Amino acid sequence: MLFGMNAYDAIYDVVRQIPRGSVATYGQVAALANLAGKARLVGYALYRVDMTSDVPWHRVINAKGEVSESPLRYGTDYLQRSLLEGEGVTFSAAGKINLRAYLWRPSGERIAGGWDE
DNA sequence: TCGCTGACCCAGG
DNA sequence: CCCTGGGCCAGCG
Repeated sequence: MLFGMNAYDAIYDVVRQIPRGSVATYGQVAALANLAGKARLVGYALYRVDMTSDVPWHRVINAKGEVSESPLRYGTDYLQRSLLEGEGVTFSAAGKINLRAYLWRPSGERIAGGWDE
């Protein structure tokens, strides 16, 4: 099922399943895309994603519960936080997200009939 | 084909 | 909490 897709497509496919108001970590996305241990690849894939696409790239954060910032992204780190807050995700004064409250917990399997919204 | 470059993660000290 | 080292791989000159 759905083999033959390259690593990036698999990654985008997983990211599209993260529901509104939840976040997933790079490592988690990697594992769900059958790329366990290759979290870094997820970062590379999201670096290239077109922000106007249907991929909710802003719902992917690092394992520390923070929005990963990069000098190369200029204002988009703020945009990411802004989008998340718009979905109800809150940040601590230190700029961290409580993963115990917002981390996406896929119910064992792949979504079977549409995502959120 | 080679080399550089990235939104990472985890175990140790 | 900070820093270090090792593992990871695809796109673009």
